[in-house]
Amino acid sequence: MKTAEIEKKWQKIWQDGHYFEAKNDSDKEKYYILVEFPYPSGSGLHVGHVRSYSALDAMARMKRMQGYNVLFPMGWDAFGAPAEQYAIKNHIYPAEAVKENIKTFKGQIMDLGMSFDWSREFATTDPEYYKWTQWQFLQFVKKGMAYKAEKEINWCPNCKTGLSNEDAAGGVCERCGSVVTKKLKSQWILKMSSYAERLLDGLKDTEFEERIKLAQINWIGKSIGAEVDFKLKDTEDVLKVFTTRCDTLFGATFMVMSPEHQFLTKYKKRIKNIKEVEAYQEEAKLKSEIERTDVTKDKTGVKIEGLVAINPVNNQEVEIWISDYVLASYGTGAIMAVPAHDERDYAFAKKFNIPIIPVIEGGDIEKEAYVGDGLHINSGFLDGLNKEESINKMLEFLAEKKVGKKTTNYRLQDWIFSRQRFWGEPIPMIYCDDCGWVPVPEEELPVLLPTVAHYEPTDTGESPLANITDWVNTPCPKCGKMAKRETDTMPNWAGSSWYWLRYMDAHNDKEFVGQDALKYWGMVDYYNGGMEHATRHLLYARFWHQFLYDQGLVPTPEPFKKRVAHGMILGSNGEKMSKSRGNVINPDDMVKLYGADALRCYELFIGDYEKDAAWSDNGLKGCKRFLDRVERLKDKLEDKDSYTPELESIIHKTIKKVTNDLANMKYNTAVSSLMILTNAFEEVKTITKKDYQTLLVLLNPIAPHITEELNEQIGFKTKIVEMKWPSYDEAKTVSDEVTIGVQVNGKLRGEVTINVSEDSESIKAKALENENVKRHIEGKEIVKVIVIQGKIANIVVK
RNA sequence: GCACCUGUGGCGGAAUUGGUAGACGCACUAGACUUAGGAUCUAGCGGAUAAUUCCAUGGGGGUUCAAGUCCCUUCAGGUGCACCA
Repeated sequence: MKTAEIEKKWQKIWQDGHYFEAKNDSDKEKYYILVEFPYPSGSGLHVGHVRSYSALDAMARMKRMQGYNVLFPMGWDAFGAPAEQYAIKNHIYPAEAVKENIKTFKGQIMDLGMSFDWSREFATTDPEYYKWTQWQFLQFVKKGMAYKAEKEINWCPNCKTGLSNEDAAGGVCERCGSVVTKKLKSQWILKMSSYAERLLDGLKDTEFEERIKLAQINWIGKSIGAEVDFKLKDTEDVLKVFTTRCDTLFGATFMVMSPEHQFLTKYKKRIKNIKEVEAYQEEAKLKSEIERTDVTKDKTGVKIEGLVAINPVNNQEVEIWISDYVLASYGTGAIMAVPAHDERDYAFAKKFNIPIIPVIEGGDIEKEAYVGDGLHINSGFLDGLNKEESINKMLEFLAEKKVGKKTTNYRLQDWIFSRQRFWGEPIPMIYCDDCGWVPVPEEELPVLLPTVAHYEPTDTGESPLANITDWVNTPCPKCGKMAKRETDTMPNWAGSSWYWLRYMDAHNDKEFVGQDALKYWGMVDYYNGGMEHATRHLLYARFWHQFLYDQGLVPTPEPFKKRVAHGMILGSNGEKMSKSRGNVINPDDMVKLYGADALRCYELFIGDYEKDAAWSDNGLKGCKRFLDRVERLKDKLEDKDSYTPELESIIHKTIKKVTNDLANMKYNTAVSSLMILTNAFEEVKTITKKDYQTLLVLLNPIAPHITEELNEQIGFKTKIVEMKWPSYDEAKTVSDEVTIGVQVNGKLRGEVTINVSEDSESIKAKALENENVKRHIEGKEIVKVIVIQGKIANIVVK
């Protein structure tokens, strides 16, 4: 039979036998393996998808054989701008385009023989699914965790559309390359920043890869410092600043407000050079993100004439400036500047000739800001103290005088939840002139996305939904008066913020997930996804889940126990695969040429799973060759139900290695150990059926079709998918005899073969008898002999 | 700029966590079987050397009986964040 026929045959058997459908009422121990659901793009499955699916599939298949009730689901993340753009470009209705693409993707995945539980499949665009996305949004609203506020959005003046931060990466529109500007819009926002500490703290309860934890920690950006009040001279107000270096307060020679600071409006009349200030504000607004955050550019700013602050530690007057290097969105939107000990403040002071007062010994203020530690000077009651002591003492002082306190700041901001787009979940809110924002009653969910003639972005920056008047106009659920629906939709991060929960109970039409299912499945045991989702998606998902936990809707605070990330598959030239580079490999072609098993095997063998790897056709051929060699072994079978004695040790060793490697994502060495076993089988005259079947079972998670077929061909009735995972005997994983190296002064001079139970005295004796060793120790004094059991002997001579 | 990761044959990569560096695969070389081979099999394959032996895990130093692995330093590449006070 041909490879393709064998693969089709077994795929049908698995499908018809419902082998991979997880049971919600099982007595078995559960194991939940999740791989990020794909966005079904028009270009079809990528070999990168095949890598992670093969990896997690191998794990799922082994875990099932080990007796676990494995949940290994798959679905589609189908809302979002890319789907919309694909639809616009190809003149297909988005829902149709999504349907088509899902069909292609699913067919491709099926051809690979992945053991997904298709009975739980759904797309985020299914009304049965987004009904519950909307319902959960309403829970946020109910708890005051969602609010509407004016926020600046990225605006492309050419495409006349709002862009997400991702679409406006680098301050340039992803589609047309125009420079992105800002536009003020009223938006729904989720209070994610209030969960910053929890998101940080919750990492303790996870086993994420270190690099992923680190990415999360950096993104959350916790910073402990102090808030200090500077009196604004001749007013009742104080200018609040955040600083991590309150020990340098004596060195603050000026203040800087962000261009958006509210005092600039409030004290407009007192500012003598208001024209100049307003011109600067205007300039800052027009500047693109790219210009504003360019670190290499010169500092700019304007001194505010007419406003003066008072330093609370010495009551000295401090001038106030406005500059765009201070961000409105972080801290209090204003800083105290200590040019002697901060690089940015130093650059600013140098440029505008502002005095620089050193308050810590060390460095040379003529050359640069000194940011290190040292003894304080010019600092009154802090003189002679180091940084840490000074911070503590200053905090005491500030608290006592009631002019400041210890504060923590986070870089993590609230989640802007509105998109002025058609292809997303409608936000289920209604605006009534009398009642304000009113949630759509839960029993009226889902708010369906209407069928429209035009879904292209509009000139005004409104969602295309705004034009559908008979959809927009609706009675207020509270008072019955005519009101208007929210026309913005949710970001595509919304649907992916709870999808793993839905898999637990995918067809529940009463609740988002049943409580029994939640309790049984608990946390996802293994969650695999790309490194590009290590911050945003993972943070959104954890935040969403923590919120649900606080409402008593889910049983655990954290959703994922373990998060791992796969490396990218690059083109054979080592560059990222792309059409323009012409280095794209289509998995379908590879399946046709070499079969699904060979492709799966190769993608696992290609290298360290966590690292990027370059594609090689020859590598794939090598794996195909390996599978062919496994097949040819069936010609030397002996009908025996025991292991061949001389193979026993290597078989036990391999079982151990493959079991551990598959559980620890060390796929490349799992494959290589199976190649080693195959080599060993080839070297002996005959192998028993038991030897062979063990190889087939171990290889099955990697190459499921051919192994099932061979197992059947040699006469076994029980399918591998119904079998138990082989066990190994630790005692048999070590051979009786081992060859160890003998070194003289750390250099290898010979080898001796010893019995595992042999004591060091006997090994030592053997080592000293070795001819070559003798030559090297001749005429020298033996200082000592080190024997490491089963590993090495080292003779130290003088 | 800061943080993190990675540097091992012609290539992808192993190395039980301090114990025989280069497993396994690819590519390559020679041979066998063949009408044929882009099939299969056998042997070889880091560098130098006739052998013995020496040199080799980006470079330099150190700890140790022993270092790819630990420490210091330096170089190169990658990723993330980027005026976060």
